[in-house]
Amino acid sequence: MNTIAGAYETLLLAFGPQGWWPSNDTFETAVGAVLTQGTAWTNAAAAIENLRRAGALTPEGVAATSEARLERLVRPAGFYRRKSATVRRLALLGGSSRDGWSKLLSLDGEVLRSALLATSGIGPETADAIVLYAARHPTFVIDAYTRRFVLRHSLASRGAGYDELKSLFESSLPRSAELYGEYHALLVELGKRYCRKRPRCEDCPLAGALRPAT
DNA sequence: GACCAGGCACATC
DNA sequence: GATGTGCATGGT
Repeated sequence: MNTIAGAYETLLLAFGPQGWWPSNDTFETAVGAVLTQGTAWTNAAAAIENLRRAGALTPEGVAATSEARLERLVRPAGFYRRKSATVRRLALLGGSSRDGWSKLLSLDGEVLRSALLATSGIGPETADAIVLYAARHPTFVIDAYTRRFVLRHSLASRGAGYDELKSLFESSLPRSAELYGEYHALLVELGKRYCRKRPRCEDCPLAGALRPAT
């Protein structure tokens, strides 16, 4: 078993299944991916609840909501001017209709990813989160925690970019959306618990299982 | 009051 | 192409 796959087994055993993503609604999941950018999930969840209560958690609902109102609903998630505009672009991407949105999500994974990346406000991490957790295509999400994990354990060079890290995980694991989704969530949990500014490597479940942090 | 949170776009060098 | 900065709220 390779190191990446081994770390997954260890983390799953230590933390248990994380159960991301919380919603079965694909549009809600995509909106959540945007709203949680650079923000704690609790803040994003508050904004999502605002949108739900306002009937603005569907492509049609977003289209029917004024700019000022959308900004106000999104505010708890921070960066509210940008994020409200991005949520509207997301709705527009599927023609602001439920059917259009479904068609968008049924596209080939790579095609969908490109369409998302061409949307202002959606970068590689958010695009991959939507492709993985909403469309359920196997694409690995690289975030700050993942990068920290890889560097701490010398699994890639410091200069490795997003795509390089993504390939590292995808080439080390069976191609499975469920596995990728669970692994990403586990790495976030690992980061939250042990890899913050003052790391607690001695208590980390990966201590001993991997090369020690440097 | 500082620091961080499930990033991205844009400017500058 | 690498690095820095603004965007903004809410919890610890």
